[in-house]
Amino acid sequence: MRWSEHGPGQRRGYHHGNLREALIEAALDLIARKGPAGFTFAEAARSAGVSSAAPYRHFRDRDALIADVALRGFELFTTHLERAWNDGRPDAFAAFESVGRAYLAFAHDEPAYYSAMFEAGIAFDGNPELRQAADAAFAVLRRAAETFCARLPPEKRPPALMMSLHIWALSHGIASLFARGDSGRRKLPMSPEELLEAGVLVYLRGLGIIEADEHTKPH
Amino acid sequence: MRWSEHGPGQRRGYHHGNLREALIEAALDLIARKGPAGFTFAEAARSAGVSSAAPYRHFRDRDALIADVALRGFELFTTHLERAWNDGRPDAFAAFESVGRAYLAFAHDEPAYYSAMFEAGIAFDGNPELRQAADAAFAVLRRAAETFCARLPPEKRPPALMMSLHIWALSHGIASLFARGDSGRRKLPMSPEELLEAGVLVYLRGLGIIEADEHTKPH
DNA sequence: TGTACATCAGTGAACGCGCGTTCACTGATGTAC
DNA sequence: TGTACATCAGTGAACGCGCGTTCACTGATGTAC
Repeated sequence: MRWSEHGPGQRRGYHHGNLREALIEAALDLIARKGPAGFTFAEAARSAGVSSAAPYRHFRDRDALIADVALRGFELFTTHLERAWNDGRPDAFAAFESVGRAYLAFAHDEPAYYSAMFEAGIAFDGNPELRQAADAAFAVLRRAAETFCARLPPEKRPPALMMSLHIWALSHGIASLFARGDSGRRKLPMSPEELLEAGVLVYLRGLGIIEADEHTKPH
Repeated sequence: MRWSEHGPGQRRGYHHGNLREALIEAALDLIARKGPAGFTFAEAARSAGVSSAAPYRHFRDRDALIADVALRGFELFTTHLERAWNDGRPDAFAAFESVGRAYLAFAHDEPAYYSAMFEAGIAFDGNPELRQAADAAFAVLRRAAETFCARLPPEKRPPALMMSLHIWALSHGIASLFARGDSGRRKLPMSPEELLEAGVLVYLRGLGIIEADEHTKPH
């Protein structure tokens, strides 16, 4: 707050004033450009305009910084998914599709966060805060699935947990294979968003939650 | 062939006799234990019992070795998927499910290959052989999808390419999130195989390829 | 069958590099009186 | 309002390390005659 008028890289005298934030921004930039393995404590310090020993005032070590980036990523992810879900408004179906789009948009627009969260290989063990943040993101999907399943009569109601795992896996698969920023991209006859939307549509129809004729023309 | 009686690590005099293979095995071992980023040319040489300059006789550089591992991975993957598909026998549905299981089994049993193929960040550009090998693996899925779609009357037949992309993404998503060897594993109420099978079932029902009552009890 | 020679597949020493981490230090900041 | 002092957040030099890569070299292997 105190230093919010300073952009990253700016300095004012001996003290940086904003180093923790600057390091995180540098990490995001490096991860986006070179992947999680290409991120370096030394280079993050350099790009913050600070000596290579300075980061140790703010992070125990390199992994602690990555874990912090992942934590923020999960929190941001949760926020985006929540906003897209919007408590199931205007109707559960539209809100559900909106969550799917938000998932892909996040993977696409924030590849560095996504990388840190899912590909940096940070262990959840011994970092309960991180695990909790990841669980919170998944909980949004799960709540949406529960709302959906409630539409069906109890005797043919599928387990909401299973359904949310399916949607999550499909979204993650499409994001990893086709929707990543820059690298790893493959040619597709349709956009990742359309692919996910079509897939979810077929899936929901298979559950009997929507009718065969319902929503056949995705926007 | 000549040296097939020698296990890895064994030497017979000045010449290793089997170095190329030994390096690839070492790479697989290192990738499995530390991820693609943890793999080192120097350590591969060391574990093959050879000087650090020796690998350059067989691979242009570190990336060339990883690319070779990925290439072999795709070839092996294709073989496994082909075998599981078995030309659609005994029937298309059973064969299709078998392909799904083979996908997960590969990701689980050969995490090093899977890593090198999908997570090492090797570019397909400038390596047409690798791209071709990857395409061949996908082609198995695509052919299976086409067989399936042929069941439906032409006017309500979904695009086979889209269908295969969905199945691929779902399989890859489940493999990445839940079925990886060791790391990144999360607790699940069912096995990854069951999760995939259930998901594919719902999906196919949504396409109208199988009836609502058909195959409700997966083996 | 033996020999001379070309080629192949290693050695080992050396290089420059960047990284992670530590250390004693010092300038800047905040606060008690 | 000043001042003394504790604490905070940096510096910069140094370390050991392992990596990728190169080089001139040499032992082993294959082959032509």
